[in-house]
Amino acid sequence: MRVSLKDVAEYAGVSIKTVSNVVNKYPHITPSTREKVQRAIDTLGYRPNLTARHLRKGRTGIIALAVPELGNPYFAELAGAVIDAAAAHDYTVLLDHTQGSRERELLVTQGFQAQVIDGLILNPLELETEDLAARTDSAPLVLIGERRYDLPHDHVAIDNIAAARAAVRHLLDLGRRRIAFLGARGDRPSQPSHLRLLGWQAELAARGVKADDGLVAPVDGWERADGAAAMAALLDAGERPDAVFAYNDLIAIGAMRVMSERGLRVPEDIAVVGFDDLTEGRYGAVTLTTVAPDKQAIARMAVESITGRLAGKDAGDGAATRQLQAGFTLVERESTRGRRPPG
Amino acid sequence: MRVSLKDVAEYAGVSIKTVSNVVNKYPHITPSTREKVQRAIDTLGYRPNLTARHLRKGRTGIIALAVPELGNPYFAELAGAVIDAAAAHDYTVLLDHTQGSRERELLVTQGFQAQVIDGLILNPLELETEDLAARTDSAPLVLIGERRYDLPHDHVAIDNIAAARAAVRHLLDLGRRRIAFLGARGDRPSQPSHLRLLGWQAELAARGVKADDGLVAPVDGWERADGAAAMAALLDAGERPDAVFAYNDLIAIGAMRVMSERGLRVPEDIAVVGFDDLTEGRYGAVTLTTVAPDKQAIARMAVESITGRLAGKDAGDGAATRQLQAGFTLVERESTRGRRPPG
DNA sequence: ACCCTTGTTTCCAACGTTATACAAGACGGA
DNA sequence: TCCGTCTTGTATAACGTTGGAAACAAGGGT
Repeated sequence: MRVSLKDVAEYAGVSIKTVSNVVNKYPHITPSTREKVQRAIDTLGYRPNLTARHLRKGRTGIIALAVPELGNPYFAELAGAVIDAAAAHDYTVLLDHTQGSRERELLVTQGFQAQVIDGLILNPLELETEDLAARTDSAPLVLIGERRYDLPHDHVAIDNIAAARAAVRHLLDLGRRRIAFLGARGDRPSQPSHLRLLGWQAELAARGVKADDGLVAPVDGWERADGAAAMAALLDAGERPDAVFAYNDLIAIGAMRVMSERGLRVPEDIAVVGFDDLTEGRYGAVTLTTVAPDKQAIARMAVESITGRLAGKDAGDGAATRQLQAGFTLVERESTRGRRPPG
Repeated sequence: MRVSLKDVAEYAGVSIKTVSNVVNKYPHITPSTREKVQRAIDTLGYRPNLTARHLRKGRTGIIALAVPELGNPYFAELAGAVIDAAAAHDYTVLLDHTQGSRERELLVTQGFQAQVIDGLILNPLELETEDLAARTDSAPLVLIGERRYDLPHDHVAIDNIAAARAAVRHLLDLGRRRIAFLGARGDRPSQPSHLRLLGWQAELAARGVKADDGLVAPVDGWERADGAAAMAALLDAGERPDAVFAYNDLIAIGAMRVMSERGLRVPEDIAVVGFDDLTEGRYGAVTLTTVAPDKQAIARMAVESITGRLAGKDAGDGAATRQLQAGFTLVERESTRGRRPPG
């Protein structure tokens, strides 16, 4: 049977509250009492019941993280970073994945494990503004990822337009001019909702290169298979780009597989830049040039947004919502630079 | 402010317990009362407070899952499967990673978020039998992964020896004879603790092929970089295997990168078999032949071991501990079969 | 000798829920 | 009519914790 404060109190011959005070490091306790209680705690092996504590205090010490898909290494790596960042604040992470379905995203925002979590970090894909506006749960919510909503919730992301421009600039600097964009939304390929697509357009425009609509390839999802399908479709349509900027590394990797199958060399025939800096991209036959978002910073900012709001709640401080920006770097590898000869 | 049973009770003009009865679908309630209460619940937007419920019932509905590293896609994919399996039983998953450190594994078993979790699924790497034996927390624990402990906890795994033998058999059937094993434990490379290494030995012995110690390459970890280092060390030592069986896909991928850098062709010069069936292995320049453990089955069995023990606890049923075995298949791809010519 | 302060401990109530015991009414059989 | 049984609802007491107020002791100033 579980040992409670009551058991310890009886054993030590003091009141329950005194034991509680010792456990919570209340300052005004005589050393002798403290020692007596501590000994009782140790002998009985007392461990506080967090459920009861949380019922009393109204906090659980648990943050939920909802990402689209753990099978995508970017989200897996991000989840790892969030777990570490949360641990630094004595929080534990409850994880869920939405599989990119609007319905599941909605479910999560509406009150996933209501009452059990102190806050929610969500990376939405399909969610619409009105879905979020209808949210009733009062736990702090922080959004991460590319999509932006005009709503009173903190948002953590990198500057996607600047990052995309840096990627495209790199390709332009290498002399490439027919730069395809792989990963437009399938349902509205021409009217972009992507910041990354906007960045592609902006950089091309700034350099006076025509943005050819035929070089924008839509995808049905964000996996390797979708990248492969998009690349195949592009080539089948007779397009012959000399570079590809992919929405993310998985799409780039799928695309590179198709190039390899069709005898196209990377980077000689087609240079490739991805996005996310997956470890996977460092070990292919051709290593992948990519935009590397600072995942640790994203995780840290998201966690601290939650903890900050929780602290602010106590203080009655209705802090304004913020757009938090994490850094990124462009990592140049073989898919744009070529491989150095062996030896 | 949060609405509680009390508020609903006042609004509906009944007692708190009656509302509770309605919420919990207690059968003996007159339709009129039920409807009245239900209307009150709907108008006030009542949502049960799980913390309080769990304090009362002694169950939280949360299962913890501790894996070594989320950055390893195998564990990420497995975590996804566990989340789904748990959801099927109305459980939520709290996730932690141990980073393969014995200390963190110990911490997790000792009482990670004590009292908040109903059960723990742990994939140990470094933990020793005595660590687990010293565990005091009473929540059910189920172990997954290759390592076996002689302890009263359920264990879920595939038949690693049989799986390894199937992989080696495949290579032997292709006519390979100098089959390296990549991924022995660095601290004791010759005295194997690996079931997979045992399987390699067993199959070679069964076919009368000498198991050359020089072909067993130790690793410091289980990542791509470790596979690359091990392969480089093997080649630098002057060994020239005609096939490689890697402890897992990441090691295989790291090794293949080194082969590619040194101008060795896969599978013509060296055939490669991995283990885990990561999606990543399907999209390299050379797709990877691999042993595919049934992750869904592993996740399901682990979750059901926990839920079963929780149910048994109520019944006072001290069920015997079990060794649960999930299935596997050998997936043949280009790294052993070669690529079909384009077109 | 008395009051006030300061430090230490105890008592009580509450967090929101469910289990247990019980009360009130309805119903059927003798 | 009376009693036992069944149905439906209520009152009360937990679950283990903490916050606040009250109680108690000891010491210092008047």
